[in-house]
Amino acid sequence: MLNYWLIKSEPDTYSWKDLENEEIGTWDGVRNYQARNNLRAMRLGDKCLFYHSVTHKSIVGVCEVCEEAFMDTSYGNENPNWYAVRVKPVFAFKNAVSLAQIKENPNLAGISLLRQTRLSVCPLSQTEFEELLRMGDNDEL
DNA sequence: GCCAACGTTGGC
DNA sequence: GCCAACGTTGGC
Repeated sequence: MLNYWLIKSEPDTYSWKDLENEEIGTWDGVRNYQARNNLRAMRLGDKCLFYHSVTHKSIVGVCEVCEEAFMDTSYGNENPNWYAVRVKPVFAFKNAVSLAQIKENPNLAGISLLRQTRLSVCPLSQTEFEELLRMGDNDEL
């Protein structure tokens, strides 16, 4: 059973373009237990929407989990508390979906992006995922 | 630049 | 175990 996620990054730090250039991106540096638990729940093939926070505030693409959680050594390898995953880009949104559009859409009233603004790795329902794809004028997966 | 919403730390 | 102080994230 496929699950859906939304992962945030400040584009000045790591952008969708950076992920496309790398082809496989390592999602590390998460230092929040709830976000970490979400990372650990990710399974191969799960789809993630890529959200540009702070300066852009828009969903810009879909990526896919290509390596499940492994120990995050980005702060040294002495701390077993933190995990990372790897993702690869699937496609860029035709039209980026802005935070304002998300707030305006009553079908997305319960989305965790709005309910827990500081959570950098959020779960999405399949309905929310599909609604966001539609808003970005994307073809079905 | 400011502020809301958390999360963490440390004193008691 | 409580709470004040502080730090971080992210929207406005």
